[in-house]
Amino acid sequence: MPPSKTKRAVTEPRKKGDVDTDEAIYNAIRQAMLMGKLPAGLNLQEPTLARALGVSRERVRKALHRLAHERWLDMIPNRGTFVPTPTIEELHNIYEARKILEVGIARKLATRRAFIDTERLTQHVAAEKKAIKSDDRGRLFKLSAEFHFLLAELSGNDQLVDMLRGLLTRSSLHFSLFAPKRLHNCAGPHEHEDIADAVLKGDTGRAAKLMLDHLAGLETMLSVRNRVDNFTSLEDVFRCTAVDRGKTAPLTGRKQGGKSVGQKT
Amino acid sequence: MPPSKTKRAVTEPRKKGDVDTDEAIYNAIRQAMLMGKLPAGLNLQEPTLARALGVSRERVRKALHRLAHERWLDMIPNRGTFVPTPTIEELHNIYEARKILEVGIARKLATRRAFIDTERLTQHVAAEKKAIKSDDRGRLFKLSAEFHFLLAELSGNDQLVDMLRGLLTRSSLHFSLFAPKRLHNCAGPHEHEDIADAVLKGDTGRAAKLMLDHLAGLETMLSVRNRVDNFTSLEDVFRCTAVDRGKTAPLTGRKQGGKSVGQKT
DNA sequence: GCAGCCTAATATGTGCACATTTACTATCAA
DNA sequence: TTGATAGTAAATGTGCACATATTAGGCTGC
Repeated sequence: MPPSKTKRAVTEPRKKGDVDTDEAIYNAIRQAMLMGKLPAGLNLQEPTLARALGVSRERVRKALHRLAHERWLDMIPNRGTFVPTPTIEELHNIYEARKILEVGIARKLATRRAFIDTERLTQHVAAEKKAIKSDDRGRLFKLSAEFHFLLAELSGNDQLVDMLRGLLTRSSLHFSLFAPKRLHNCAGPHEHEDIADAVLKGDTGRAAKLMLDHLAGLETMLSVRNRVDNFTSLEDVFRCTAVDRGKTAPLTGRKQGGKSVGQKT
Repeated sequence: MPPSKTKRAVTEPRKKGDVDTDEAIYNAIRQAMLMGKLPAGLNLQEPTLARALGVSRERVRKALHRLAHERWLDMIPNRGTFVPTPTIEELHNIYEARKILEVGIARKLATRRAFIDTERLTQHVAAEKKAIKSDDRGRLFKLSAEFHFLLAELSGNDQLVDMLRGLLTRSSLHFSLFAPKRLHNCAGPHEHEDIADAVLKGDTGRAAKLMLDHLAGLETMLSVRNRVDNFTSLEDVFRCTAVDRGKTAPLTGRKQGGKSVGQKT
């Protein structure tokens, strides 16, 4: 073994690759947003988050920077990091972009249906139908969201997948902030079935039109904005989500007021 | 003035908002890539870059992370950061995505031409024509690249602008790596003029077709890959680009072998 | 002579301490 | 009472030191 490094009990043994820890922090915050736990405009303070998650501030900092760069959060230099407040105009822009992109994807898939993995598509639609029959809302919600992703993946074009990921990311932010409670399963998954059917039959025009209508319906649904948030504190939000490392909560500050819903922009 | 902070001569006075310094580092590396100065597969080592740019390693680190996240660079944990090696397949995917996106943009602009800033479009095309007549290759290159961006901006949709930015970013990487030397001005800017004309006349079908053909032409041009790099060292590349802060080059390492063209993936 | 391992050197990753900036509060004067 | 202002506390930002990982080179044994 190396000679000049035999003392590693200073900060704790520590795992080898902490990359999974970073992922855990990233996912915890993202998941909290998707669940609608974090109200729009909330100031995500690094020390508070670090304490809530039980990790060091630098880790939180890295995750926040990443999320900000992916446009999940708004970061203002020397001010802080905030949960964005999606606007109706942004919603419109997102869905306009989705129409262009996803109609294009649908057209491509229908045109070159001989080259795609029809089995995956068929199975996914079957899974959605099954979820409907068993009235499994949670699973159906998940599958519905993944359907659009699946189409992008089936196109075999990484660029399209990446672009749609960003769009769906922002899209789900609107979803979690403004359309939770009784979500009527994505305007009906039978629409997904119809789209898949048109694609598999190679009916390009119909696939394109169905996708267009489907997205228009989603946009209309999300345009109704009513929202009440029951946010209390970051500690409560991440109480059972805390990253499970031994005991790594240095943290300097000793007080935390997890409220400050500062303005942004 | 605050009482407990009167000693600031430890590390140098230091500017107030160093955010411009970060930008300078970021732009220096990005520009070097666009200029084709950095060969594909090159390992960008943090200490070497820090010394070449005359800044601290942390700053370089931050810039590298940002560039990696924007897919300008490939970053492998515990291994290093590398200049990516664009493949033909990626080129195809990029242009397929561009076709979907930009044809969609062109269609929208032509359809709603009454709402767009026709003046900006007209002036841009005029500027391109002027650059052609005066044979100003540099300016024409710049304008040609901006034309596609301009169309996205005229759409008034931030989402579309962002997506196209990512695509053009990656696209320009192919350009700088595989089509430099005698670039025949983007397959002729008269194509841009024709597209603008169709848009302004509201001829949706023609605008879409012209854009499609234009992009197909670009893709074909970039498919011919011949590349010789005259790379020497990172010091040479950034010799006159060094960030101009007073004298902030701490840096621990004392030797630098700016060669290592390590493999990736 | 070559394969495998061990060792040294260098690069990346991270916690910590401190600098800087911002926000909040209390005080005083008009 | 209200306004501005100074002061305090806590946030963000950053350089530094050290821990960890990787790689290249040399050595030994088969």
